[in-house]
Amino acid sequence: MVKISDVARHAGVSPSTVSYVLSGKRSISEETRRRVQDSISELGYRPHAGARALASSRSNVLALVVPLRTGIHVPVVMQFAVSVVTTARRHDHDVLLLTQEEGDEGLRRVADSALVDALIVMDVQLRDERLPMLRTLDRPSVLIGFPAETEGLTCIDLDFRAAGEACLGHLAGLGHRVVGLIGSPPEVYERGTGFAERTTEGFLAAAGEHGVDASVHPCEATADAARALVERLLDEHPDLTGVVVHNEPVLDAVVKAFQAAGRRVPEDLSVVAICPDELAEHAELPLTSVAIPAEEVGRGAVELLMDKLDGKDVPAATLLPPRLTARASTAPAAAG
Amino acid sequence: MVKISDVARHAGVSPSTVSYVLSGKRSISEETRRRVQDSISELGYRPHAGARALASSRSNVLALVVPLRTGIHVPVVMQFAVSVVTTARRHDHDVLLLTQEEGDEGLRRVADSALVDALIVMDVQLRDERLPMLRTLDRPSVLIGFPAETEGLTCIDLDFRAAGEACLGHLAGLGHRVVGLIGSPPEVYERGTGFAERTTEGFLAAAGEHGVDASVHPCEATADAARALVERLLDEHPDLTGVVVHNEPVLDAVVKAFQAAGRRVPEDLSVVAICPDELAEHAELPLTSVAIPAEEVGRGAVELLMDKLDGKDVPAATLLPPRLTARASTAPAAAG
DNA sequence: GTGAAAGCGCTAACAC
DNA sequence: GTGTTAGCGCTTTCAC
Repeated sequence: MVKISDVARHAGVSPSTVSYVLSGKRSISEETRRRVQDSISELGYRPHAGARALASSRSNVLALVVPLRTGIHVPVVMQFAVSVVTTARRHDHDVLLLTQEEGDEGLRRVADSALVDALIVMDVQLRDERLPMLRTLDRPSVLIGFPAETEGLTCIDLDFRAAGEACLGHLAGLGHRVVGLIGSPPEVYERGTGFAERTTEGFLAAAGEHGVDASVHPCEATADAARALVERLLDEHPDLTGVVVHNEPVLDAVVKAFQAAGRRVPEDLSVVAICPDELAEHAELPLTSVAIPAEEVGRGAVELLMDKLDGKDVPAATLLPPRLTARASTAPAAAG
Repeated sequence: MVKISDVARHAGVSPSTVSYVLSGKRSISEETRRRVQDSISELGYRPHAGARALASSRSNVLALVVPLRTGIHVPVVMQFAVSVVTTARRHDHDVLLLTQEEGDEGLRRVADSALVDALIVMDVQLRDERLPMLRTLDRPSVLIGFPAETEGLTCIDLDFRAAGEACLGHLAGLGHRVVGLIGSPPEVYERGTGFAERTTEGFLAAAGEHGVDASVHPCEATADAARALVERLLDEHPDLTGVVVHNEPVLDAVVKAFQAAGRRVPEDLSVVAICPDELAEHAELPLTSVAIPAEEVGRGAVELLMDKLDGKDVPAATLLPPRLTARASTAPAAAG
């Protein structure tokens, strides 16, 4: 293994000079820098990560905790993860992958052992059991999602409340007066996942403002459940003309079920989805949707963390504004 | 930060004794062990990962390189990743997440800097550009998937050849004489992804043996492409009575398209899928399938790596036998 | 602008 | 069965 002293000898300088060339923490003459860099590439030198972490008390590694639960859309999790890794690399950091399963003890383990400098936690519940741990850890963290109490934390996510409002606003603007929200599976609500509740709040609040008749319906992530729910919905609300679907796996099934029930989309019934853009674009009938900006959230989380590691102040809450794209699944309500 | 010398002082022993209690690398009296362990938990001591890596030249971290390409089924990638992380943790290791994007240079970076002890590489191509790097690296690696030339490598995967054979064998056993394979998107074949070719080989070889008329058809991962392909298939092979589908995203669309074309499944047409069991089970019509054993492959990869790190010899190739589960999508061919 | 040297916290040889 | 101690390879003060 080639070490910093080998490089120093080869370049005819001291080890500290090599270190400073690498870190840029003090000025180096152009001539010296060049010689050192030539030696580095000639010898194929790579600083030993452990030695560096020990001496500098920085590992340049971030922890990313991914969820493993039912009711969350896996591809979105991967998008987050890839975005986090890519952004971290741009900041010269690596990413350690942890699963939810490790719990708060796992967070303490990687933080206290100095394996990681900072943590990103996905799929945060309203009263997440990991929050006390995150607050007492001496390392910065960023949550993707919002717990009930954000005191002392840094959170980032799509503004789901605004997303719910935007969906309802779009339908209301098209003249729809009776609409429904087909939401996440019941367990997502039961365990108090912020995004589901917040979407509902925004949806209902906007319905109140617009004088729209609105109802909310959790839905299991199966086609059967979707069909049953659509039937019930049409039964209970025969004059329904619009729905918002916040449940990726059943998007297709919902549209199909309405069609099977004799409702043309969008002529008789408008559908707005809250889902990743690719899903909405590539649906059989391209869907009007509010995007889940996984890439931006992941990138934003890393950038907040980098700022915190640099000792900068960052906002406690970062809410990304919803972006609604009108596609083929919504149309003005038939004159009634 | 509490360090090993703090624990030693607190327990009235030397630092090395604490170290040996932790590593179990020499025998310790019961009495001493207890005192040390009490001190550890009382003080909340965690060994510093960097210091440990520096002194022992073991980081206890594995690299996992995940694919980012089109034509691969994202949930399966997540299953691999979770299985790798879970198994690694059982062996007291953590997992560093790398993306394909980093290329072979990324592999060298984490290996040469001693950030990781070993590497797992997913989605290996037949002539993968990272192979030369992996061969020269001084750290062990395991590939998920098989390149054309496995000399000097350790590989593990489902035995796709046997899977192709099993699917055809199942259909042939039911009396089907004209069958098709609906495969991965064309780009998967073009870039020489081993699993797609191997499935095809097994499928065709078994067809030869059973005297079955078989054809192979790559298919884009969209419902439209699936519909078009099914129409063409029925046009060119009007007496087709069985298909194997090795393309997760279009499973549903394929079944629907056959039904739309007036073929009842399984009465007129049998369908065998190669896909994760959950997908086959939860399809609208539960599908006879050969499982993609993501969990076993991930676990196996980590265990091979642990053996290699322990200096044990491991088989160069590990092929997991296919497991076919008959469900509602296959039936005997109508007497013809 | 550069060098010398003191650690960073741990492991493992060596000694008893 | 336990203690002493010399590194592991780097960063960073202190000195010039």
